[in-house]
Amino acid sequence: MTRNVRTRHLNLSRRERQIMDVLFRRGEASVSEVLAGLPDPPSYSAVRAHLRTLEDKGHVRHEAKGLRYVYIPTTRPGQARRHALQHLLDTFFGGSAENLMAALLDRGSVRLEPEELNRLSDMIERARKEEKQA
Amino acid sequence: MTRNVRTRHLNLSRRERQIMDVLFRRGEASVSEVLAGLPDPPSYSAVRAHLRTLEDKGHVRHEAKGLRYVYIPTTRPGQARRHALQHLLDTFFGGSAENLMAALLDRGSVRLEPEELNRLSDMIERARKEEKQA
DNA sequence: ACCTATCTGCTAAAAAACTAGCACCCATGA
DNA sequence: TCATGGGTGCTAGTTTTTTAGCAGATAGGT
Repeated sequence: MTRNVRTRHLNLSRRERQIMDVLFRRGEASVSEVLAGLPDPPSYSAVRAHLRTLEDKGHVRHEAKGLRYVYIPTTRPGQARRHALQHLLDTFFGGSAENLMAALLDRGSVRLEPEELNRLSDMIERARKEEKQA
Repeated sequence: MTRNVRTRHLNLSRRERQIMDVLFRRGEASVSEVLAGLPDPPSYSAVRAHLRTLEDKGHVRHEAKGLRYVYIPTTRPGQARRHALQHLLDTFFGGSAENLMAALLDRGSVRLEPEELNRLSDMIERARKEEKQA
């Protein structure tokens, strides 16, 4: 049975996950770049082997960019983000966006600029309007 | 060298992570409960073995609750949440709380109730005030 | 008293992950 | 032209993970 896209990432090995994290962070990356982004960096070969595995499993694809390969997650960024967010929400915040928001605004975790706060208000305002429409 | 609490979770094996997810979700859990929460559930024994490993590594501790053991993450919930949030932010949202917020409000990912939206505004308002003070 | 169900401790073996190394290719420039 | 640097494909070995199974304890029901 093919695994749901929503739970597939749960089935990655440690290294595979670390590699996917780098790819999601950068959008795309060459082998060297992936290597540079890994904690406790292994050998170049090791990374290539993992990338091949990830490609077999369908998590990444590669494109030839000039002489080298560039690896790209197959999941679309927006979708990957939503799933990761949902998982965080479920695992750490009891599914409550409010709780997450509280953690986000809590000083010590993330520093928010005044302008950013303004834009956040705007977003909420917009969400409110859409809510009414629906 | 002891690993930073902030990056320790990156070093968990697949099953270990899945188990920690269950524990974070529930706060605490017996072996059976952990088992029930795992995808592709292995045997009861396997779960116990993993929990023992996690205990050795210092990620969980156990308490006798009646006759059985209940396992509990050693990291305090607030801290674990902050770290997970920070990691999500860095990996999927370029470190921008705003982008995360946008994904959160985006319909299709999470459904927000009007009241929840209100409380979110309040939180931002409060954050703004604190910002001014600082 | 004893059978059953459910827990624990421990160990050994199967499976998966992880890694390095070899062979090869192709640009570049000395 | 040929050495060098940096890339690729592939394979095989080691290490770690993952798993099941055995033995013993304890509570509860019959």
